[in-house]
Amino acid sequence: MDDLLNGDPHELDPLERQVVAVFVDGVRVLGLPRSIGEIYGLLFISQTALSLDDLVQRLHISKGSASQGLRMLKNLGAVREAESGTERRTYYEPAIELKRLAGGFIREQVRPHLDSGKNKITRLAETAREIDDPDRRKFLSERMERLETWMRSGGRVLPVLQKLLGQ
Amino acid sequence: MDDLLNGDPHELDPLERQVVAVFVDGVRVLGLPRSIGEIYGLLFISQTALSLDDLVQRLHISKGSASQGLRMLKNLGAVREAESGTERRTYYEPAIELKRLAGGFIREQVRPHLDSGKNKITRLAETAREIDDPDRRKFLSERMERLETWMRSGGRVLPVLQKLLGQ
DNA sequence: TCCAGAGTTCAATTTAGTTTGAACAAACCG
DNA sequence: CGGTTTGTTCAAACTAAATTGAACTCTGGA
Repeated sequence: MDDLLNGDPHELDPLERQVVAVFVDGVRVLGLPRSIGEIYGLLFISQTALSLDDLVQRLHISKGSASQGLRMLKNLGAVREAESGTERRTYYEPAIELKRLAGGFIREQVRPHLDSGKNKITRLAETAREIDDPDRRKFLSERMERLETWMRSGGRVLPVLQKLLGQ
Repeated sequence: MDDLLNGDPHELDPLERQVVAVFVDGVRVLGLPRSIGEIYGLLFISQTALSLDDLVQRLHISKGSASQGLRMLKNLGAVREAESGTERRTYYEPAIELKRLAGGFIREQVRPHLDSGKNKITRLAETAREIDDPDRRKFLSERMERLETWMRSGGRVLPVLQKLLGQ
């Protein structure tokens, strides 16, 4: 207890805990690990940039988790390194523009799956066209056509999404 | 081996296996369990409606999985019960309109989270307004305002999404 | 060159979430 | 009724994924 006035800075206060919990929930919906939500959430309500060690101590997570979590968040464009004057240690700040967050998520988590899905389906459609039984071939080709339409819709929707979230 | 001509109907042929795999991948992106993808995938490439027992035998999953999976798919509006004349057993067909699938997913999996998030954040914003330190209060209120803006954006985007996918 | 601090890596562990299967309920029929 | 078939439930087992922490690399002084 070296700071009785402000409380132990290593513990989250109730408001901080609740905000972090909201982000933990949020990222679970997106299929990202809980630590990502904790880290981003704490950065989001911190007035100053935080170091990896700050995150480890305040969230009670391991250095490994913090390191991996920060890497993913950087890849998503959700955190960036703050300008730290002469310090060797790097400090992190959250990106808080929804456009940027959505864009990173779409680029890193959605597009790759969409693209690989498109490829697989294109190949399946070719296979379907070579089936002997005409009845079965017709049916499967229709279904594959349907899948291709879905993928095209998906591809068209993403840019619109980004545009709508971008303000 | 009671059907040498068409192969054992209990085993998926290679094309079927690949299509099922595509759906298994697809639902994982959406954060749904693998069995959901298997079941929907098999229904999607089946020319006839299938019973729970068909799914159990062809996918080698348990009755429990098939039952739970079908329930979730029904809730999502992704499968419906086929008109089965006099039969007691019920047969299932996939819904293949993207509008319906996306609508069900949004209604069941997205909206509830969005709404509960909105509520939590509204309450947090109130708490933030009662903070003593003016500097901290201002900062947190801004951040909460930002969160509320995100939620509003999310709420506005969903109907657009549905509209775009609805044809 | 050696040391100390910062950050990364990855095998082992833990946890969260899915699947199983046995027991149960419900519907139909002789 | 009793028996058979169909489908549901849920605690226990299992699996996939996240987290840990010890060993490592890298960098910047002294």
